[in-house]
This record gives sequence, structure tokens and C-alpha cells, in this order.
Amino acid sequence: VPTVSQILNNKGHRYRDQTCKKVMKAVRELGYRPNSYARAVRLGKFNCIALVLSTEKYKSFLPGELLRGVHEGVAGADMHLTLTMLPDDKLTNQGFVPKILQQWMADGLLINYHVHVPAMMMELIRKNGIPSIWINTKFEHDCVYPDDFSASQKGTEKLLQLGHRNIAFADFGFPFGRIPEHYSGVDRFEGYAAAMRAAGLSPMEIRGQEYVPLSERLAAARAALSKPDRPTAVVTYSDTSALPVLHAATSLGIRVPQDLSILTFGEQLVDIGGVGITTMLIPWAAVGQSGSQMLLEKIANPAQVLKSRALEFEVAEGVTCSAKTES
Amino acid sequence: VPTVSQILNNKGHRYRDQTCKKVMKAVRELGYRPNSYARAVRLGKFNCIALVLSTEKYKSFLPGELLRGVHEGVAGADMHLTLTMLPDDKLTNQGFVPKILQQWMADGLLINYHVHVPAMMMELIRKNGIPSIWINTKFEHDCVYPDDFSASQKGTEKLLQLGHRNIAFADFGFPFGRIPEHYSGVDRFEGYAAAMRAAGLSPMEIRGQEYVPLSERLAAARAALSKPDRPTAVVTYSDTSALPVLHAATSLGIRVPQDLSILTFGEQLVDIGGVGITTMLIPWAAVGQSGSQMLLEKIANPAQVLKSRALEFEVAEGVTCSAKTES
DNA sequence: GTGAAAGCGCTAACAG
DNA sequence: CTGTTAGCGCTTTCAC
Repeated sequence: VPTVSQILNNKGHRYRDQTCKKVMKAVRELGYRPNSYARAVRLGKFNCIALVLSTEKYKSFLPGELLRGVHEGVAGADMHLTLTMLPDDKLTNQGFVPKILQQWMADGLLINYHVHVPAMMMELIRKNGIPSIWINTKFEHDCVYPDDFSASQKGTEKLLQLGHRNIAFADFGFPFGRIPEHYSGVDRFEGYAAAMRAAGLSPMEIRGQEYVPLSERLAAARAALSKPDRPTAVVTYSDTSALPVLHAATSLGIRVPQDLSILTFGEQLVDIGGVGITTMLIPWAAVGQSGSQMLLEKIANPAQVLKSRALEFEVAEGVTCSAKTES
Repeated sequence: VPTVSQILNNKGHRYRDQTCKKVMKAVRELGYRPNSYARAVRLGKFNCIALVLSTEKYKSFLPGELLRGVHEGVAGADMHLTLTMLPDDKLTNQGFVPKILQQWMADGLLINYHVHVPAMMMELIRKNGIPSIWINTKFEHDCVYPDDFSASQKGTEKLLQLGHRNIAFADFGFPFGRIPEHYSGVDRFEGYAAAMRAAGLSPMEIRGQEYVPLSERLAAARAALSKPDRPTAVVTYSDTSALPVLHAATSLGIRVPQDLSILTFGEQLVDIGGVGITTMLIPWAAVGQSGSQMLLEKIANPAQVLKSRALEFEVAEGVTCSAKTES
């Protein structure tokens, strides 16, 4: 028995070639597969990291690229990935402890919550002591997230360099005066605002008084673009704000990009009707990889506190940004 | 030690209340957590099902709802979910066996491949003998998928009932004469075609001679709608075909839905610019739940072969379908 | 080079 | 009611 173990784990240098071959043949014929759980028990670690999400539809977000990045990092270290969804509502109940924390089944947690995490959950995890990294949230430590602030700032600077002065920020998803739950809602605006102020200009927001439903965004965008001092460029929070702006412009006879430049954020360049909107690409794959990498470091040395990482965006050049033309 | 085991597993009826409390207190104070892997080894099963995807971007598709459905089914049976992505390219190499099959670490496989699976993979899995269910592919047995044929047929019938006779099917993603890799490309057309033929009409396809890139679809749709015998209703393969049709109509002065009805397929109702497109909703959550349910049955009784299940779509009513108006 | 023996953390069976 | 004993499948150590 131990001979087989040694050989299958590539520590078979010490055995005769003949023995190795005999073992391999038997393995094939019997269809033998080592039980990885028994191995884990013996070795004292699971070789498993758990990706934690919320069951709530809009609280956790798992784009394909993020998953791919995570899996790459995890598989690269010869570990496997477990995926678990926690019911947020139950989490607030005193006394409720999710299975993943109540049992011992992973070496570390990769927590992907984009809106604010129940305080109790953070407390549970802290008390539990299991190595954890947060993804797509903004904390001081042990956290990876896309650098929305910097991306927005740089994007706005580019528009400024193209000669635009009258640049607006549009986000129909969050009304005036309410603080967005996800940090990106804050940072994409603040990055834009910082660039504007640095250029001696004041930020200008296109929002609703309340959340604007998708079906009313076209009208809202038309209203904003019908004003006499309409912007010559718009930075939008996402495609669900960018597309209404684009369609509003088209329907008002405002040409894109000649009369109006549009810049947005998203996972990929959105191209509907032949107009690809220039997009700051959220670096999901990098977040996934960095996250798992950090977690592995933390598992190797659980005591250390890791500095959070903010990851750069790349730009997908569409056809919606150009230099300001003289009016 | 065994006392603790019994009590924690709710078989503690046989113990004194006092003992139970003492155990619980100690558990809390010491932060004791049972090792689920050791338990699994002892019990001879992993209590784990593995969700298998491809690493290839366009070969596996994991919408949030599907994941949620799978997780629900799995967690409901008190099992956990492991997620693994296989590199298709390596899979064709003779001799390559992925970790998930080479090791023993899950009770069953839920395989989510939407384009055709490498033959070698099917062979490997069959030889391996691990209980498996296929998701989002169309096989005779051990398989769950959305019933695209029936959905398309019923949708087309509804348009016929609304008085439309000149109904086209649009799919810019697949050109004439090429067989779509995913069955839905075939079935959505064939369901439409069956309904048309049953009404004594002949199917009419809007496609390109080659794959039509997103940026050229608007032009292609305009061309199709500019013909004298243009359709009064269009069934489209997906939103990436529906939106160009919608925009083409708008730009040509064809009113939707008065002059043109549009029906499409997708995960959710797409609403851009205030026009929600009537959409046949792919039942992802149900596929996930059914899939895990079937897999659990199969794990309980590995010998049986399960009949495949095709799941019904629901309709999200938008504003793009209405009765044919007299011209 | 090889295989017997010990032990990872757990649960089931059984004796006290 | 409780605790001792055995054994799940594996790896490591250590005689032979």
C-alpha cells in the first residue's frame, strides 16, 4: 500500500522501474483513484479554498471572468474550489452559523460580496479565525477590488485632454443625495469629480430624484441633453446609463462622437446598432487571480495582515470618444 | 470523543441534558469545528457534487440563476458544491486525465458544457463510472436542458394567433447553411419553423452569409426590413439579434409593435430606451435545480439511466408584441 | 527497495 | 448513559 502511495505522488525515485510499471498497470486496470479527502485528513489541510457568495440576487456578482481568474489562481496551486452561497437574511439571526464556518472544510475563504456585508458575518469570520480575503469590496486590509476611482479619474482626464470642458457624470441607478451601496458608485463619481476639480471645473451630475427605472431612462437622458448648456461629453456609471444617453443623443440629432462623447464602465465593450461605446474594462480576471494569490499567502502565514490591492482598468476603444469640435 | 460526535450530530437524545450542555459550552469556548473531510472518509461518501465547466470563454456558460438553482439543490441535500474548469485543449491529448476524474473527491458530476463536448471527455467519464448529469446539452439520457423547441413553437403560435402571417426568424450569430454548435440555435429555429408549417406557411430566415459581427447587425437588419414584403413579426434568436432589429425598425420609421412585433429569447427582459422586448425566459434556475435533483437520484442509485428533461420557458411580457394591424 | 506499523479526525458498535 | 475499541484511506517513519 505505501509503495503505491509513494509512486503515485512522484516520490517513486526510490523504487525500481519495474515496480513502478507494475503499480501503474494495476492502477489502470483496477481503475484505482486515490481518495483526496483521506489524503487531506492525513496531511492536515484541505487543499481547498471556498468562494463565498450571497444568495441574494443583487448582492453578489460572479462574472465569468472573475470565476475564471479565481479558478486559475486556485488550480495553479493544486487546490480545488468550493462555492457556497449564504442566506443574508438568516445571517442576521443571532445564533445562526453557516455550514462553511461551522464545519472545517476549506483552508481559506474568498468572500465576494459587493454590497455591504452583514456586520455579524464579519464578526463570525473574525472569531472563526479562518484566513479570508475580500473581493470587490473596499477595506483597508485583506481585500482586492477594481480601482474605479483611478479609472474614472484617468478617463475624465482623457476627455479633458480632448478639449472637453463641459463634462457630465450620469448615473440613473442612484439618485441625488443617496450614497450608493457599492463603493464603485461613489468612486466612479469621485474620480470624475477629482479630475474636473483639478482642471478648475465643477462636476455636473445627471441623476434622478429617485431611482430611474430602465424604461424611463431614455426620457431622462433626453431631458438632460435638451438643455441649452448640454455637456459635450458624458462619463456614465455603466451601460444601463450609457445606452439611454446614446439613444437620446441619436434621437435628438446630436451626433456621437462629433457632438457628444460617451465613456462608460463595464465588463466588455457594448456594441448595439453599430456604435461601440468606449468602455473602461473592469479587471475581473485580475481581481480573481490576485484574490486567490493573496489568500494563498495568507493561508501560508495566517498571522499577517495584507495590504489591500486596487487593480487598474484597461480601456476598450469604441467609437464614442473624440476631440471636442468647435460649435 | 464519541459523545461529542453523537451530540453534535443530533443523535444526543440518549444523553443527559447536563452532558449536552457541557459539550456545547466546551465547543463554543474552544471554537471546535468538526472536520468534514474526516467525516466524509469515515462515512464513505463526500457529500459533494462537482460542477464542471470548460475554461474556454464561450464553451461554458454560468448565469447567476443557474448557479443559484444548482446550489439550492445541492445545499438542500446537505451537500456542498465544488466547481472545476477543464481545459478543453488538453482534453484532446491522449493520456490527459483531469484532476476531478483522476482523484476521488465528489459523489457526482454536473457537467455544464454548451457546445459539443470532446468525445474523449465523455469516454473518460463513462469509463470512470462516476454518476453524471449533463446540463444545457441535449442527450437522450441523464440530461436537463431548456425546451427551446417548444418555447419557440408556442411563441410563434402566439404571433400567428395575433394575426401575423409574414413572420421571420432572425439569427445573425449563425449564417445560412451552418449548423449551430449549441442545440438552441437549431431548436429555436425548428420550433418556429414547425409552427409556421403547421399553419401552412413557409419559414423565412434572416441571417448573414457569414457570421455577422455586432457592429454590422444594424445594417443587416435594415436591409431585411427594407424589402417590400418585409415581415410583420420577427422571432429572434437572442437580444443580440433582437436589438438590431428593433433599432433598424425605429430608424426606418417602422413602429414597434404596431407595424412590427418582436419576440426573443433570453435570461431577462431587455429594456433599453424604454422598449421592453417580449422575451421567452430561459429557465436557468429550474435547470440547475432539476440537474442537481437528478444527480442526487443517480448517486443514490447509480445503475439507473434517467430520462432527459426538457424544461418549459416562461414569458416576460414586454411591449413589442401586438396584433397585426391592417396595412 | 520494500512493507509493517502508527496515526490524521471522525463515527459505529459495543461493553461497562 | 458513557467511554473504549476498531477502522475509513491515506502518508510518514522506520525496521528489515
